[in-house]
Amino acid sequence: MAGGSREPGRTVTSKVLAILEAFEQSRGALSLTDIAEKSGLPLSTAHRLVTELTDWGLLSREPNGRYQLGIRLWELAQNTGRQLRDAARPFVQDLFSLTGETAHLAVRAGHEVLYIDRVYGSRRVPRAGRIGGRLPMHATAVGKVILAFEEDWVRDAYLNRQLERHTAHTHVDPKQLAAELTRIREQGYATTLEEVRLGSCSIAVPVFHTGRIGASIGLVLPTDQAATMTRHLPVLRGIAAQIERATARIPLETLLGSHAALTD
Amino acid sequence: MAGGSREPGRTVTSKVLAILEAFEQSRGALSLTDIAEKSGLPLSTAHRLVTELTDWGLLSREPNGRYQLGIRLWELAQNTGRQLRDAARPFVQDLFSLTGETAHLAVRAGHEVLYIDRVYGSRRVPRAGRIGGRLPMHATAVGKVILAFEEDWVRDAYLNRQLERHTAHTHVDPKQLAAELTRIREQGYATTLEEVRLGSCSIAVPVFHTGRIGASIGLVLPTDQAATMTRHLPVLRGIAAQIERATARIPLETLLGSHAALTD
DNA sequence: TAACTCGCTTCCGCTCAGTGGAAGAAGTTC
DNA sequence: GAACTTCTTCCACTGAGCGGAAGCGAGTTA
Repeated sequence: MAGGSREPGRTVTSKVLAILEAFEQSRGALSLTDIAEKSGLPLSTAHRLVTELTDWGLLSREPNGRYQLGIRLWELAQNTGRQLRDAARPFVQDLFSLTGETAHLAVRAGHEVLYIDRVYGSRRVPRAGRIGGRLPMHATAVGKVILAFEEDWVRDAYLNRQLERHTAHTHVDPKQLAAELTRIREQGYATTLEEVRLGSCSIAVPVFHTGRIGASIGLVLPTDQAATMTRHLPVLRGIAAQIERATARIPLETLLGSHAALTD
Repeated sequence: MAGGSREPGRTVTSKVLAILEAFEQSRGALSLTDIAEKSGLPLSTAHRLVTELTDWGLLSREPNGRYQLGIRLWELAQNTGRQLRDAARPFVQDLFSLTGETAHLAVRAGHEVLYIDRVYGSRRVPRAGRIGGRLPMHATAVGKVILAFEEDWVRDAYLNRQLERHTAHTHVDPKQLAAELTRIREQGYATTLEEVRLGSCSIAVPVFHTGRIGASIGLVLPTDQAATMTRHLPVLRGIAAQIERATARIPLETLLGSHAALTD
């Protein structure tokens, strides 16, 4: 990020992280020069660190000389917040089997929804949040549900921010959104209609833990099903209840690591 | 790892990695002291690094003061070798739907099989390799398939190693194993019977890419189905073919990052 | 209530790991 | 074969990292 010039006070750790983050900005493999540029490091510094990371397996080098994130990194990360994902996986699975629609499990990370799991079939895949991806809370059904049932101060803080518009249908007026959230809380589910991208709509219900909102599960469907998508509510609610039961024993904090770290 | 005393020449990066690796050894959250111990770092050094990692979100801190791997790490790692996993996911999914049995997708990482994906139902879950987990190649069906179709030097190198025994049924005699691998190559699939743990058996077929073995898909079943598990072969082969078709365009190297880094 | 214990946090002066500009190598294009 | 671009190596300087030791604070014992 910061310019290439020497910037004292920058820790090695931050440089390493900057290198790993460089791979978030663009898909696919990066050349050393790309990495140096994106991470704001001098070429030779980038070279040294990249070489070491490659030795450790956190990066891997393709035959053509470009770098990619290595499997070792992925392996390490599998120990992260396995609890919720592992416990919920079969149920998200069932949700897909029962509805035939792309199913999502998401939690809040800061002021965005983070997709923890996603199950979809080989037929049609309405392009939507990928695992590990983030989307704004106000444009997705899972996000709205989480926001609606979050503690007041979280919701208030969110509504005070500038609400990003994704399509012409995204609800970006704070007042209207607040009213919508109230309605969601009353009816127990949220929907969207082409608010992230044209052609798809979604519906989601909350997953509670010790009385608090912990996560949300939802479906993404092609727009032409928007009128009838509430027919999936019974299944959604049933699956949510099952996940709640399956995770009841696990302390909330350990469910996904405390995402407090990302709450800024 | 290394003793707590000063060990010059140790890079910061290696210390950071040691900290992250500490979480592989034991499930759940770790105290600062635990981390220092497991990573072989002086307490104050561990403290400084852990604090910084927490700031970056790579670690998260629970209310009780213990540390866990943070979601940020998981997010970063989602960019890893997405190609194969993303492309194959719906098919592994189908494999489970069609058979009703726990389905796995695995690749070789060094001299072990690395489980890339796993789909299973909410009913019975025969305890088997978890996503991101590794198992020896000679004790699993997916591993044997990979080994059988790998290049000669890989297979030879593997057979020269000490073959770890997991149960009384694990095949650990190099000669017999070599013969078994030949048979597997001829028949096009591998099976195991209680070779990793009692009570489960497995069957797997290869997934090729540009004529080379790229991955393997398999099923894990309870032992009582061992006699009839070959009935799943047509489905396994069909799904393998679909995955091959779906990944044909992606260069082999980018499929999973080149795992060359882990080939030692 | 004072004296321990245990785990975490902070301090601070020393020093070597990290630094990055520059020069060299290797490969690519015109 | 000269002018690129991209990667790799070198090396002398220096401040980030280091870690022993002292300080804290919450329990626990006596």
